Amino acid sequence: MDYRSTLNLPATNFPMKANLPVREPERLKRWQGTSLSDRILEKRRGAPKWVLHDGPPYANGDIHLGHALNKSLKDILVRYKSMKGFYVKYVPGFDCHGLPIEQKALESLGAKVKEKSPLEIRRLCHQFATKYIGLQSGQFQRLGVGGQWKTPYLTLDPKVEARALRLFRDIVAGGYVYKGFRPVYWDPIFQTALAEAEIEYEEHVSPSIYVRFPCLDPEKNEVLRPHAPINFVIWTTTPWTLPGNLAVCLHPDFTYVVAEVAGGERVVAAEELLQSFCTDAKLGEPKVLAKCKGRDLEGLHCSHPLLEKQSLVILGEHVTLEQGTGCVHTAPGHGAEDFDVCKKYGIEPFQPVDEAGRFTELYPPMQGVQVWEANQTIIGELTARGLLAHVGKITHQYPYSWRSHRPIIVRATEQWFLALEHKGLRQKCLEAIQNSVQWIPKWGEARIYNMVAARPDWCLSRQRAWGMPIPSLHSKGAGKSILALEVIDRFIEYVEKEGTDCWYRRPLEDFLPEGFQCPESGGTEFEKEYDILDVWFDSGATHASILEADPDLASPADLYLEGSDQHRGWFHSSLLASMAGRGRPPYRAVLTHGFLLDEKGEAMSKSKGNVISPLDLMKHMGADVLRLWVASEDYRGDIRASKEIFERVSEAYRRIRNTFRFLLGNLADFDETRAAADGELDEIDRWALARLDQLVERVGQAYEQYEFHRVYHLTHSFCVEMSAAYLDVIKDRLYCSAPADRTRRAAQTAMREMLSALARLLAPIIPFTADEVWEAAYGGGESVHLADFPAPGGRAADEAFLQRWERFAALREIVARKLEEARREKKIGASLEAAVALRVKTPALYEVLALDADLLRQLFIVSSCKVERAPSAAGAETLEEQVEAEIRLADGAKCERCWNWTKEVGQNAEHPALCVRCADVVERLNR
RNA sequence: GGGCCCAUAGCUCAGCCCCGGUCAGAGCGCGCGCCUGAUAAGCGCGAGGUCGAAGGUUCAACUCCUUCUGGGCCCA
Repeated sequence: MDYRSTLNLPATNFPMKANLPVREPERLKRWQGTSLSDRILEKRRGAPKWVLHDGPPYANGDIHLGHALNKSLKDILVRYKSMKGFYVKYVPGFDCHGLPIEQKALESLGAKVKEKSPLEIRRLCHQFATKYIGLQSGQFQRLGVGGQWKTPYLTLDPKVEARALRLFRDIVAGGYVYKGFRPVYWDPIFQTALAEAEIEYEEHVSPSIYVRFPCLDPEKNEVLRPHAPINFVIWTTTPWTLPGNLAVCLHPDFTYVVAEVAGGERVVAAEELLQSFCTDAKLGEPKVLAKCKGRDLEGLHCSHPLLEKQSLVILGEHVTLEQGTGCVHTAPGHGAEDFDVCKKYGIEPFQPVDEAGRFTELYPPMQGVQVWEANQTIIGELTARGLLAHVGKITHQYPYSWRSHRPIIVRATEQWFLALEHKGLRQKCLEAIQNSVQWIPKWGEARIYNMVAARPDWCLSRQRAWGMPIPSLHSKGAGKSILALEVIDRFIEYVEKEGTDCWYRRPLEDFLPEGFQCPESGGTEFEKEYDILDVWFDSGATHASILEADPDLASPADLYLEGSDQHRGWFHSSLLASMAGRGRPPYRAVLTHGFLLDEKGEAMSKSKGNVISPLDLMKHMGADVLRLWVASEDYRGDIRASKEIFERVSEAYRRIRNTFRFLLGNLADFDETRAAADGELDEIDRWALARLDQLVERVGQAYEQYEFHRVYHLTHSFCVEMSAAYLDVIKDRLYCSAPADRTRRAAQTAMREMLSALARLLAPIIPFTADEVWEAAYGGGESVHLADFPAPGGRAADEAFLQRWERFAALREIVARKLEEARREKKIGASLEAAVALRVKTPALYEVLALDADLLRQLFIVSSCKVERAPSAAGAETLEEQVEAEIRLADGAKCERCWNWTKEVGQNAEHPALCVRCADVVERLNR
């Protein structure tokens, strides 16, 4: 007779094969259709707010794996905090203005660019941004990221622009904004100033030249006088900046020497660099004639190498002994440090290069020539004048524009700046960094602190079309730019209604209050200026434009969460804007993650061809596997991604999924009304629940500490442990008992708790699968994402109980090894064919174990287990030394139903192939 | 070149930080085997690490210090 049908085998529709690429989008549609995100919010209305402010990604293409990582981490937290009972409204944002989009728009225009007005270009940019916002929004939602996707925040939204501009107005009102002539990074292709964040360094071959600066007045200096004539020698890799030279800078504390080199020439150079410089410049073996400190040479004059000017010998702490001669060519129009040091000497910058990188009439010999092309000519000119000591080539890192991918130049221009020293802003920022913000990991503090401490004033203006105009006016009377609060206010009024296009569209008069006069000259003739704000201001202002504007949000936010590059980027700009405009930081805590690396630990880049697309991953493995990977990695350091890693994560996913499936299958005929009371649970059920309680406790802590990789390892290991130790052991009860048998219901009760807790513990990480499980377990009612996060404590066990079970686990290993031995000797196959004898060599231990013989039999999944006394072994300490396991073939016969071996088989005449228990169950089923 | 960070089995992580001292642990993968009532599953056993390298402190270092190497982010 076939007794299989009398068994309670698992039954579930929950498929083993996840088929996530197909099933996730279906579930997503249902979530969207039923406004799940809104319902989650509704459920927590009135609860304490928890605000995670989304750093807006730049909307200019498909999302990449870094986006997926960042948004997954945010979503995990948002879901976790919601389940913990907080009111968490997640408003995703998009950064819409800026050069990358403008560039794309211009590319599409081709040669017609020149015919287009700023308004037309802006309209195109708007279209591009809108297109990519839609694209990215869909991709993020596909990832399972919940939130206000119907109403994301856009930095191009007129309301958002108006609020950002109001913050700008407050900063202007605070007196922080000034117009200055300063060297800035300049992209000659796009003809705009660049922020530090818009620069990347690339390998670049530059000329490496040594140039003589003949000293004009050596007789004024005691050290030089006896050795005249003397040349200061400078080293530079940018010959084109030589027309802008106004000084030669020495370090006050370095030792400089007068040395005689090849041809009897006498030069000045830093002592430490003399040898290397003479070797490099092929000047032979130098002979030192005199020595002095840099400060002794201050104030001497050299002749300018190219113009009828003089170059002053000055001192600066920034001079180093790394390369060159220790005498630094200084062109205040072409370098920030040069500018600063010259300022101390009252030297005004000389800047003969126009916005396209061509020389102007200020350097007539090369007017109209591109600086890069000018290099060679200048070298020729120097040679002709006998000033070139040596020319070579050098390959080094040189700043490139992140958009034009061409080398940039540094040129002094008129720009709007945010003054870091005004009202002690820098100091206030530094104090806020140390005292008011929690940095996670903690080293982020030192990182951003050093950056803020060292950064120059923030260059706020750009000469572009796609951004928020700075409503400054050129006052004809004063002959300069003015930024008037009244004008800004008027501008904002229009922006609110019409967007920032109004600056281009409306006549100047619209922005001028009645009787407006230039505060400097009293004049009334103005022209609009068309610089725009650095996009970093747009995003740096979102604490005001977004958080302050929505009563469901708040500023400061509880958390900003971005990659560690944002210490220089968004965290930085947000901090400065908020400190200047509001006097407080925009966030309470800042969490950073590392960067993606490939399997070799190298950065991912298109050029290396090692990029992995999140869209491909979702298409082939599903969002949950991708998210499980995110959770599995300790994101505080670098994050690895490779084929093998995703294969490993997929394995883990399958293990978790199968555990859910097994639980569901065995709970098919169970509901809460059939749950066993605590007193009815077997000891092993209580053990399993105690382990579950531990898991809940530890996972909760891990979430609280943002250590999602611990959540992953903890839950995955729990599934593994339970599969092997608990779920395997209780199969006999589950399958073979009568369906309503109390011990079976007890096991199901434990499994139900396990299922419920596990699904909720994992819901933030694998939202699709957890929800699928929840639906399979409880029907199509509430989503798991509306449930509360499990709380520990309900089934906590005392130490003695846990220790008792640790010993059982150790015994299980001992027995398992012996069973394996018996298997190898072909004595047994399945463990139920075995009978175990535990020979215990310690009387005390024997007394304890003897009482648990039947429990051990179950744990070992064998047909019988005897605990016997053995001659005591001296000095036996480990369990292994105290207990010896013997394996024999079990007595009796195999029950055809439960496969246990017992002498009872055959006692029931009706069911001669069954053991007593099974015969009994079958008879009752038949009744 | 500067600031900050990372470096433990093939892979992902524990342990290390603020208290140095059991044969450095887990899971996955891998090898071998069992089961065929979780079956494109489940169970068991096993093999994998001179804890990036070199010095130093110490009776004793994966754990503390220094230097170096490789890698990352941000700058120059």
